[in-house]
Amino acid sequence: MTAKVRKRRPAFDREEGVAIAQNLFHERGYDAVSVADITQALDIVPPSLYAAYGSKTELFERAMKRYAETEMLPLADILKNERPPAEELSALFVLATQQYTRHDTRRGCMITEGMRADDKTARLKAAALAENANTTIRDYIAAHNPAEAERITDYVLVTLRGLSSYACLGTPAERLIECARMAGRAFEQDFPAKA
Amino acid sequence: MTAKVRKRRPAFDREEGVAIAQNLFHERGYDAVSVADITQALDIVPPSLYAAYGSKTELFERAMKRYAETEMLPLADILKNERPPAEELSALFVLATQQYTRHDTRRGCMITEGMRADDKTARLKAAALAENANTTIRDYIAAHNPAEAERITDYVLVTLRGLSSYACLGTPAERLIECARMAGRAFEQDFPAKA
DNA sequence: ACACATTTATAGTGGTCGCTACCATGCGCA
DNA sequence: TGCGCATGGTAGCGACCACTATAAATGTGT
Repeated sequence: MTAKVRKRRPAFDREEGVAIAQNLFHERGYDAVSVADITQALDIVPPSLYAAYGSKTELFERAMKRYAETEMLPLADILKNERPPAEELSALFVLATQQYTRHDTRRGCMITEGMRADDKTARLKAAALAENANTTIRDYIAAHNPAEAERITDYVLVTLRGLSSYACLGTPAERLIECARMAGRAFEQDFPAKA
Repeated sequence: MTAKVRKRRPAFDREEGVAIAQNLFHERGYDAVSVADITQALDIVPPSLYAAYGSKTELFERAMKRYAETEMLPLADILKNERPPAEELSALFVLATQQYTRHDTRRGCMITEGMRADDKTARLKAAALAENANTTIRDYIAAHNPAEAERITDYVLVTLRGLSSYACLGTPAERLIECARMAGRAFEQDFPAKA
């Protein structure tokens, strides 16, 4: 009988592992990606994954943070008070839609979609990360229309979620961008023509 | 040893079973409700469920159809060409939002949320049912602005999905209704003042 | 050369998933 | 009374879930 020689592969790249997991989670969502899916994609075995990342949920959190750093819109660059707020917020809708439809398979906003996961821990982590972007938007709006900041911010977030969700469903970019433009019209009544 | 006397309960009400399953699926979504959850709620055992409904997916389909019949907005009553289309579509947003936030636990639109299930069969069944309502909306819009029907319909559906999703996340009715009103402003430019 | 920390691989754990083969019960009808 | 049959119950299927105890292989510092 041939003695089984156990070869060991070199240590795998943790950061690359996060990147691959990020793509998987973005494509299919937290619940639909199993630990086995991830370990196969990284060509490792489950104990390696748990030694490196702790748990599926923690890896998901790292993947979302990496997504926020590498792929999310630079909100500060879009909302920089150079144009009327109605224009800048409308541009935000269009740019977000372009971001949501950039890839064929990784559609929508990974973080806001994560907020609708079945796993409660994953949901909470996603909501916590989303709150960062939400605060940026809320602060920007409050600087221009403090009395109506909550209402307008709610509207922005609701619209972005609708766009993200339909991006996930496969609606083509051009059609969603038209929706983004239409949604932008709502701002005209809320911000005085002169900023 | 005491002989185990097996009592048998009377046949359970199939329609009531669908209603209970409808509530479960609406509350938590297709993937998060297990067959065990349903059988416990109906106080039956799995073989009874399969004998009565065939499979989890088929029961989900029956639950969605029941939802469509008993809880969904009567679109024909809302879009009946009595007021300008911009007003009627804006009213649709508000009425849908009220419907999405009516119950504390069963939030959002059961069918459009079902379109984002992880299970592919469930997704397809939900999308097929959603298409009925979508067609009604599309036809109404096309009757008033055929050239822009696709764009405006996309916008309506995207907005409704955003409202449904945030309803599921727990945003209070009053805040979402404000969003619905804001979203309705977009129609003013698309329909001539005189219908 | 050797000890040690790190990281991998083997081989599972207990639990839940959707689903079903098989048997027991009790009613309707002859 | 006897029998068919619809219905429910018992028990468990194989597959997958997230996760882990333990051991072998490696790189590093001395």
